Amino acid sequence: METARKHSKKREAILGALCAAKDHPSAEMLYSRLKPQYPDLSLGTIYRNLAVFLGDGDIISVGTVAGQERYDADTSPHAHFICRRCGRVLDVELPALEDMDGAVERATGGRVAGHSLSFRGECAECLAKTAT
Amino acid sequence: METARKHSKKREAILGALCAAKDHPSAEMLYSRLKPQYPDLSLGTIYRNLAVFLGDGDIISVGTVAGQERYDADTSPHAHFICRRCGRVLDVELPALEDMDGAVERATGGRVAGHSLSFRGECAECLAKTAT
DNA sequence: CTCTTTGCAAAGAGTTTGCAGGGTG
DNA sequence: CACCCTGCAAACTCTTTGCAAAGAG
Repeated sequence: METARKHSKKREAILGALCAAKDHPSAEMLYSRLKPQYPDLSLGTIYRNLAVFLGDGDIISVGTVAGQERYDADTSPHAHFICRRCGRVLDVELPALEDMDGAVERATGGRVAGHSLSFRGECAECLAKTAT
Repeated sequence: METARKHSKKREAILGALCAAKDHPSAEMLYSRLKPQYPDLSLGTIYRNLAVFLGDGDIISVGTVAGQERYDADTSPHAHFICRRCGRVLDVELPALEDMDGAVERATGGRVAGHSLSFRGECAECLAKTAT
């Protein structure tokens, strides 16, 4: 069997922090965010629990940004905007993403479990900083 | 200044191999593919040149698959299908991707340089292997 | 001849894993 | 009380970097 998951405060805290966060944090971001409240928290625990969540489909990976994997507790189909200047990851509402999985299944003959759509560029704030 | 690029056989070979490849290879895949023909080729050179190509927009990154970054010399907007079982990366033709960048720019107020759309799942071949 | 490119190997960064002890049901 | 979960630290993997030698224009 996989995981006969027991309850755990740390795990709860990690998932909670991920749900509360809107910035699609990385493992280390979660770590430094939880460390004050759980001084004996270990990075390994973060990684281990993230792997569990991923396996159970409770969270998704947004992809690797600047070498660090970023996670999202919102598993509904939605796109992301990744600012290549500040590394911020924003949610993007975009319709017409619903039927794509089915369309791709028909086109490839495979089975689609999900998709990830991300846009790269500079966010509004970073643009403002550069504007003349 | 950036790169006052000179000509280089190795570089030409790397880009050539990437253009010829249809499997969106990683740095190491390119390395083992070119090594026979260029016995004194070094992995560092692969990485260095990939970084140059990326910077110049000659290639794009498909994302990180199983811990390794994968590259594509086809910079036109198109989607990818990543098989989570065999790690294969396939091209997916999908219309209606053209105008998305503009739509996202209007929605976020940022500037979009490009996007990446990838589907995860099992490819047809892997499904066939499992089929009863 | 000058400046770019490369090989090699060491350094870095992020992530994973083993083990002994603590927590949960 | 049995099994899961955690801290700690070492191990791993992929990628980056420094330096001296080789290559291109």
